[in-house]
Amino acid sequence: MPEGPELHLASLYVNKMCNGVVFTGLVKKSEVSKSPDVPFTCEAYRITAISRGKEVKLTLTPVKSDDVTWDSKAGLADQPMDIVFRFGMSGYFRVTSEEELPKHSHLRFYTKETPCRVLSFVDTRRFGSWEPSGTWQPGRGPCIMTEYKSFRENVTSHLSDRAFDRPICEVLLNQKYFSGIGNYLRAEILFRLSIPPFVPARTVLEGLESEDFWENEKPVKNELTDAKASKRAKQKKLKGETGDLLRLCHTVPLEVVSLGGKGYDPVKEDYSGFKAWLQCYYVDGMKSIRDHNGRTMWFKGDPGPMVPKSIQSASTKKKKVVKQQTGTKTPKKGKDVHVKKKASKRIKIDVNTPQHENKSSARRRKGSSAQPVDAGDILVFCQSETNAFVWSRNERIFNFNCPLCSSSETEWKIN
DNA sequence: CGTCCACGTCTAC
DNA sequence: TAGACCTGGACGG
Repeated sequence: MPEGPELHLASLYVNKMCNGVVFTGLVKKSEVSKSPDVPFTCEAYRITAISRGKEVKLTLTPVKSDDVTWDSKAGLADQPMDIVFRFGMSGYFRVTSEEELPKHSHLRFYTKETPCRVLSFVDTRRFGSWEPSGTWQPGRGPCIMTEYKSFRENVTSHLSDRAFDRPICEVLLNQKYFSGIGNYLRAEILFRLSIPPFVPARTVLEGLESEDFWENEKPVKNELTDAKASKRAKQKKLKGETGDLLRLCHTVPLEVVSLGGKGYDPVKEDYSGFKAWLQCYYVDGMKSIRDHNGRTMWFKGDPGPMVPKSIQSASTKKKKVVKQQTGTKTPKKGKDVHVKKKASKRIKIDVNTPQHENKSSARRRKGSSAQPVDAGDILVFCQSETNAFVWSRNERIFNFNCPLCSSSETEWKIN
């Protein structure tokens, strides 16, 4: 599941499934989990979710009881509790019947229905975690998707930080500045702009302004000054209308959200839409190298000057670092987890074709048939704060405020 | 069967 | 900056 878009999709899923549902009793943890118990027991409570970067916060809110005093004496919750989740490599939420609990369901919330249903936090590898009465983890920066403006300012105002001495591909995984970016997103984002992954981050970022000139294509209230307008025109000319690196850190993840489904999840059927969306990560013909932390960086073309030299490196295992410097790379064997069995045939074709041509067009075709989050759901941007959410048509779409900045419906734009 | 790989942190030398 | 923390799918022998 787990980069920013998957966490955001998870929060949308919880809100959709739990809308109007009353939960009851204990919050149950699996035997094997090492995360803390959740000391929350309540006769009747509701669950809502919100995401920020690579965290999801569930809020358990007791439904008004007739006798609050009795409740608290009985050890039942009368106040809301937040639980903050991190998903590790494999976390997600799922609602099922009690009989169909997913394998590796590690935290469970029971509805008050008969028969009851269960909201599970499922996490195969158990790298995920939760914190009862938790807060957003300090040190993680503003969310690339839901707090774009402050994300952008946080980066542009801290470029002197030594963190930016590193190659851009490694800095993109630093959650202090790029809260929500993960391994596939860094590849996709740098690929779109043809930025070599191992270029010093500061070099890439220092030209960028705290203000985003791509925002508000047709500014309504704030007229651009002449100077700004010409700067913007110049930049757009350079980057071909797509926006700069920081803007793509916002818009590329939002593309994944708008694809719907579950995002990155090779096991599920709805993975095909996501796979078709990928242009670089794990794509046949692309190159890959282990970065200084042992994470596989997928890219095309020049790796850049800060490419790890020490052939060995990083990872737990001592594997070769440079897998293919010679152009079109065929993802190795076990590597091609995603393509499943047709891999070998496809590899041959791709290697011998001017690659990108075919791939991306094939991709786009498939991508266009990607599922929406839910039929009728709409990706909505808040113009005043540049927040973005997917909103369900079933939820009074034309009558709401931005959860983060409270701008009214008139300031929203439907994408 | 064994090896390698995976969407991410953490923490101990 | 190595490991540690985990499970399981793909692939090679």
